Amino acid sequence: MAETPPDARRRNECARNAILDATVSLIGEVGYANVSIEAIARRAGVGKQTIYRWWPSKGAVVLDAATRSLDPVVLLPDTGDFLDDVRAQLKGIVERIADTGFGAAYRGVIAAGQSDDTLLEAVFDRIIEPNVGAFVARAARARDRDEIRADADVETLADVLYGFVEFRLLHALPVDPRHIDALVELAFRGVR
Amino acid sequence: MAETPPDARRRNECARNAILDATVSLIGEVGYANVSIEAIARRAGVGKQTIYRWWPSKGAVVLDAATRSLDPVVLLPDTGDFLDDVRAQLKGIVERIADTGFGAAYRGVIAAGQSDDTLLEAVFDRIIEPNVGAFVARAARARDRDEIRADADVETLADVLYGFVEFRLLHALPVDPRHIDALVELAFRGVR
Amino acid sequence: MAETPPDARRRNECARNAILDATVSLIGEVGYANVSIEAIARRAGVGKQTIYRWWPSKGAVVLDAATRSLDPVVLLPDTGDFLDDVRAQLKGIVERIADTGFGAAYRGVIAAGQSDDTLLEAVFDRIIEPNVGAFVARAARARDRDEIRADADVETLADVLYGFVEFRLLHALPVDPRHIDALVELAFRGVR
Amino acid sequence: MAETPPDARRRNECARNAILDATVSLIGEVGYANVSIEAIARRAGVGKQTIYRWWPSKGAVVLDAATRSLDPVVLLPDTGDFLDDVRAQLKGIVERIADTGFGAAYRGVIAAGQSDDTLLEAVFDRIIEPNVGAFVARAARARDRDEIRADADVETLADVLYGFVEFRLLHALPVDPRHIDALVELAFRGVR
DNA sequence: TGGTAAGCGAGACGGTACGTCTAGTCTTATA
DNA sequence: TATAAGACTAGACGTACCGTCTCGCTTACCA
Repeated sequence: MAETPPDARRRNECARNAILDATVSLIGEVGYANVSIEAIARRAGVGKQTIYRWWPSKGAVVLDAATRSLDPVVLLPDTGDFLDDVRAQLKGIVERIADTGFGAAYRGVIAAGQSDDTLLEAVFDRIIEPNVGAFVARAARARDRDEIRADADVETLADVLYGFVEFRLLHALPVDPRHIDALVELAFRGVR
Repeated sequence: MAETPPDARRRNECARNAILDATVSLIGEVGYANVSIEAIARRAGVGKQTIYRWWPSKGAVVLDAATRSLDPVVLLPDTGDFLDDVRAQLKGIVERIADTGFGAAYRGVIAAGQSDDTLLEAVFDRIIEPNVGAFVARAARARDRDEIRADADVETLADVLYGFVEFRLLHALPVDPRHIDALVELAFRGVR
Repeated sequence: MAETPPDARRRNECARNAILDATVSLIGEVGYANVSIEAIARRAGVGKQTIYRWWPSKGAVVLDAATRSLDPVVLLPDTGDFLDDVRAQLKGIVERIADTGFGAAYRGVIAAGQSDDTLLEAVFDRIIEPNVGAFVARAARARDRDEIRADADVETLADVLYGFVEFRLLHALPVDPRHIDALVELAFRGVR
Repeated sequence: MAETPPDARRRNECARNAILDATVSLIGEVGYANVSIEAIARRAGVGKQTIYRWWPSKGAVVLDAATRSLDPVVLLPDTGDFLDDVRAQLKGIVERIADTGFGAAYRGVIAAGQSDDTLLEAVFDRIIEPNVGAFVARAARARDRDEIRADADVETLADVLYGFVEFRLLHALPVDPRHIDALVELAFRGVR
């Protein structure tokens, strides 16, 4: 969420951190839907106005909290083996989702985005696009090196890969490395 | 949402219909997030208790409203050409999502499900599973007829197909028939 | 409350008793204000309609419950000593109020009567008037026997005596025999 | 009702007045029992929370409304004639009860007090005690001047006088100056 | 260096909706 | 036809938050 602040120079980093910390801990304790701006302010020892001054909505705070000081792009390495690299990235994403409160926050923000276009775009720009972007760039190199066919439909591939993961996440279905292997196997059949 | 009624025999069908009608029209007018139980009751000319008596949450009402008297399973025909049939089903789903308020309701219910496990399961059982089930059954026949390879990973295929559609829907990306063609082309490469 | 029933012949005495019993026990447990028709019906194992059929309001039920099978007139004996007799009656009233749930019920019914004229009249007719009536009758005899002066203002006397007791009851002030003695002493000064 | 405010300095006098005004007018229109906090808030153009923030119950609001900016002590003058002074005060009370909505409010608050000890005490402290206090003080002077006998039971006298008036008020019996004359005549017989 | 304009914690405010409770009416099935 | 049961419309209850708005206080910037 691109906060366009009244005067960012005067911003109190201390309060900002307290708010994001409180947000993270609250989501972990009661879940996204039960977190309120009031509760965040209370927990952070902060006036409500300080939150409203810098963020337009609860979703925006949560998005900031989830991605703060945390590279949302799970590295897509370049080992020379495209499929291995893709598997590595997807498994990295799966791990991040599973291990931390990030998964809960992500699900909550996607939910909130269903009735807040700006937030939905922000989620896309801050979390999805970077990953897809890295994938597309890596795919271009793979094509140059003839790891995949020249006519491979990279965009559809991206939607398939990230759609699969999000589908299972949002429907509370388990996602583990074996799912990723099966996914990559299926998606890259005939493209290799 | 399987309403487990106090005594379903005594239920007033008239009130039930008024509630579901009001729900549908309200979602169309102000969107899922801005619909309240109070507003539904007001619009339906019904006491709030009558809603709380039969449904556990707003999401459950909306799910009922979205699937009432409306087969949520888009027919997966059996023309003999498996891929054509799959394309037909997926395009049917896309149409349903695009043309009616069903898309808005579905997005809302998925969002609500992120903080309500029971609702999320109900969505799966009532909307997703029937479609996936039809796909899996059709796939079994296709395998018998050697339309697809015997070792095709049907479950992953299902997640890929429906995950792709849901991913684009939830991120407010357009989904049109050309996307479906590209998706099916990619998913069935090497499986055919 | 004079219930003018649809057809009293058909009345189920069993239900009537269950209702009045439930009312008494509920007032004892949670106080007049927290007793509801619903709770009485629940406790009595009776349909709400059965209550509404026979009584016009909660207060009427309570009044019936408080005075059922219980002579609300505390005997005003005739020992020949008027003041002694009055003291005996008043102390009897005080005892009844103090010892049983009758006090709580009476206070509740008076409270309810402040917004229900019919109930207020019923309370007067069923509880106050009989006591006052006995007092007036006894006073007449006392006058005949020259126990009190011929010009004694009996009506004001009655209001003073019963008003004093009710005042202390409604303001949760203690009322004990010594108060009664002081009251009678004061009220009959110069009348004797 | 002694409101123990969260922070009285921040209190909005404007809202306070709107609430008390609305309360007075509503009691006049529909009677104490039919006044609800919701209706007061609606009429006053105020959030319900603003009422709950400063008052613990409807009764407390009504008590404040009834006694605001209104000396609850009806002057007990000191003309030198004790009985005349008492008559003047009692007739003043009767007038106030009869002429304004104060009577309805008072009856309602007494009724509410029967299931709310705090409120009942507040009524006593704010309305009854001041009047009784003035009476007792005046009686002491009267005793000093030998207007009444030294052994007069002033406390019982007070209960008799105010009990008489309240008794007739709560039972919807008329109270007019002649009743007061008779009462005073009776109460002070033999004390003079 | 003192004035002024933010940002800050705090929390009252007008509101909306929550989920629960009860009122009083109506319907159904049983006896 | 009276009853137990309980669904129905209606609406108040008291609570939780919303987003806005002061209040004093502190903290930087600028004159």
